[in-house]
Amino acid sequence: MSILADVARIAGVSKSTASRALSGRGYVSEDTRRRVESAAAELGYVVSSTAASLVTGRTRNVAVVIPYINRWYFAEVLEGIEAALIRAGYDLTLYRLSTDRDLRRRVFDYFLVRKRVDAVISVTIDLSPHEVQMLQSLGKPLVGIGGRIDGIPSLSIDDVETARLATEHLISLGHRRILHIGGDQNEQMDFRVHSQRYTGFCRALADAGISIDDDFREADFSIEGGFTIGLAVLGDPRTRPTAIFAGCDEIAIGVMVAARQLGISVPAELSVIGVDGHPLSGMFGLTTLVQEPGGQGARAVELLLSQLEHADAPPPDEHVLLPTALTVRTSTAAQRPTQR
Amino acid sequence: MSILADVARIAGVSKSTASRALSGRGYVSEDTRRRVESAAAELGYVVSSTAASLVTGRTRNVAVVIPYINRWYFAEVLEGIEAALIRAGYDLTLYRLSTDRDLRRRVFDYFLVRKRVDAVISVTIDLSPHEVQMLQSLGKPLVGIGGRIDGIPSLSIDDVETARLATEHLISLGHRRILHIGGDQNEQMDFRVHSQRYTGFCRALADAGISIDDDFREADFSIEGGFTIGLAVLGDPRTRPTAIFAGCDEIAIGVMVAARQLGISVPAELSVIGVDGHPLSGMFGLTTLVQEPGGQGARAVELLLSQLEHADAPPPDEHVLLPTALTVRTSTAAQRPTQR
DNA sequence: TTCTCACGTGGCACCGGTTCCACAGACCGT
DNA sequence: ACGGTCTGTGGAACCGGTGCCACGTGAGAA
Repeated sequence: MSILADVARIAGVSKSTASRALSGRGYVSEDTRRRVESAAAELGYVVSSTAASLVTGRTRNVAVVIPYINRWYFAEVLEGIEAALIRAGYDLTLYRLSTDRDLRRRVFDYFLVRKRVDAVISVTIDLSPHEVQMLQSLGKPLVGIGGRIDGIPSLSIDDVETARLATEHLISLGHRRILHIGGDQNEQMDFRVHSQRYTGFCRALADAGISIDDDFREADFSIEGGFTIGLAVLGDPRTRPTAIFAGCDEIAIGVMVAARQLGISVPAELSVIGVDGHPLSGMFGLTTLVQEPGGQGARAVELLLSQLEHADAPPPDEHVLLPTALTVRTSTAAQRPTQR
Repeated sequence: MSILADVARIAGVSKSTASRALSGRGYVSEDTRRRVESAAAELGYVVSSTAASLVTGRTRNVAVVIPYINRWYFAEVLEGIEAALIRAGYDLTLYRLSTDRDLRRRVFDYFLVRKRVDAVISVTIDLSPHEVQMLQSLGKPLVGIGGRIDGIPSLSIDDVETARLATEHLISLGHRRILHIGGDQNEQMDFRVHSQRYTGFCRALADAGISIDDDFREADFSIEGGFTIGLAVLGDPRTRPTAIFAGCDEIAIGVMVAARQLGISVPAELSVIGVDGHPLSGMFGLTTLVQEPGGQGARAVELLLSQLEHADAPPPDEHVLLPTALTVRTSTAAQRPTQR
């Protein structure tokens, strides 16, 4: 375990010169730089980032707080963030925040605060003003993904608009009995994603003059969740909707599997549309509104790094709304003329 | 941003006493401790873990190197590790290693080495002796998950035995034309998981006196991978196997979806068995051998922490083999008497 | 009574870098 | 010939803790 002083001694220079040579800051002659570098290589020297952080106050480490790891959207975002950070020479410290309030407080009070990270990316976690304020007073840039947080830059798709587009697609195909299967409207962690998608759905119905009545069911955001609710909702042919707008592709796929199990053919008897662009959507022929969570992660890292580099500039309070693209496959079709 | 010296001053004690009071090491009177603690609370003081790490050499930070995030097994392992580390007061720094050799070298040479982490957990990454040696010479404990690494403690399911059990289940149901759909036998990253499962499969066939012939197909370890290969393999009824042992549940599910699409009924015309206990397996009625990746992650953390606490003890070179449980559902059934 | 020894506390060196400052020489313009 | 700027280098303070050591105490043992 060699230290900088060893390198300096071998190279025949002072610690300061060695430091300058290796970090590339300040004046060092080409000759000296080479001598220091070869000494470092010879000794297998690597800087102690701990020591460097202590004096510079920068750790080159970013915290990511995220509610799930084992769900497509979140895993994609995480992969995108990780790749972008590594490329920029940053480490990624991962905190999964469950619904456990205690754990959440501990992560904020104990972990995030200890000068271990330079910045924080919050994925789909609705930070309280107090939490935001705390991080900001510590001078830690903060970027949100998946929803708007007051006072900090964030990026997400336009949930209202996306939901409206999806619903309008169904309406334009002639559907009138449309059901929305979404998430818990009151979940505190997930921003207002669920309620915003419901809002967009309602807006499309209202614009088309379709009365809203018994048009929402709640499900877990997973294939199983969609399957379960699908079985419940599709059982009775008389009350069955002719189209379903699912809050995410996983739910949509679950519904399609349920439909198949009940002998309901998609899209002849039931149209299904989702949101996400999940890798399985192609296989199931699911019509969906595609977003790119990995790109969102990478984009968030960009925003963060630019804040870190211009620490003087005031934090931009912009909310970037990303587009989603309607990809029509075989799960949606024109409503058949009623046969009853 | 208050520092220890401030706290000490407010509390009217020396830095050393303040440090002892807050860290709980060494003698401090009950009265002093309270004074220091209230001073710290008043100032909103939190230790600089950077400074502490510099002098103690411990960072309370563990690196996890993992090849994928967006796959069930890996995400589960990661969640298990994360929860266990947080509980123990450790941070988790995440490195996703793709097949990119350059990136891998960078992570090892640049990131892991810089005294940023106390230990490393390697998930399903077959570390070279050189990499192991490097980490060990740095005094960093190392634990492997998902396969055996020479010289370090690791834990995984018994892949050979699990595959054999799965295959024997099919054989015991009367199947003779059994196909194994598994992963790339030469993939360097994934230990020898794929080849071991194939080995177990062959062993079961051999023990049953079934000749081995055209019995393996390669697929991506995902539902889409299983679906694609499923379509390819099940098309011709004359060459179609009567049973499939899939390398993981995702593949198995993909195969089942493909079968359904081809009008092949499971299990009447085709039995399918997987490995994992994926959450979707219940919904699809998939017979599988259940493992618990989250528990493996937690277990790995235990192993690691015990090494960190007894740094003097020689690293145990044990490989823990975890059991898998056969869960029979409705995707496997007795082979119908041949109708041709 | 004196010697131990468990407590309780402060002083200070130290972890391993970075960076400010001082200093020196080279080169330029005037 | 002289002041000014640009390069290149070394010395030393400093980041914010930890922990060793020395120096009290007062109580219990010899």
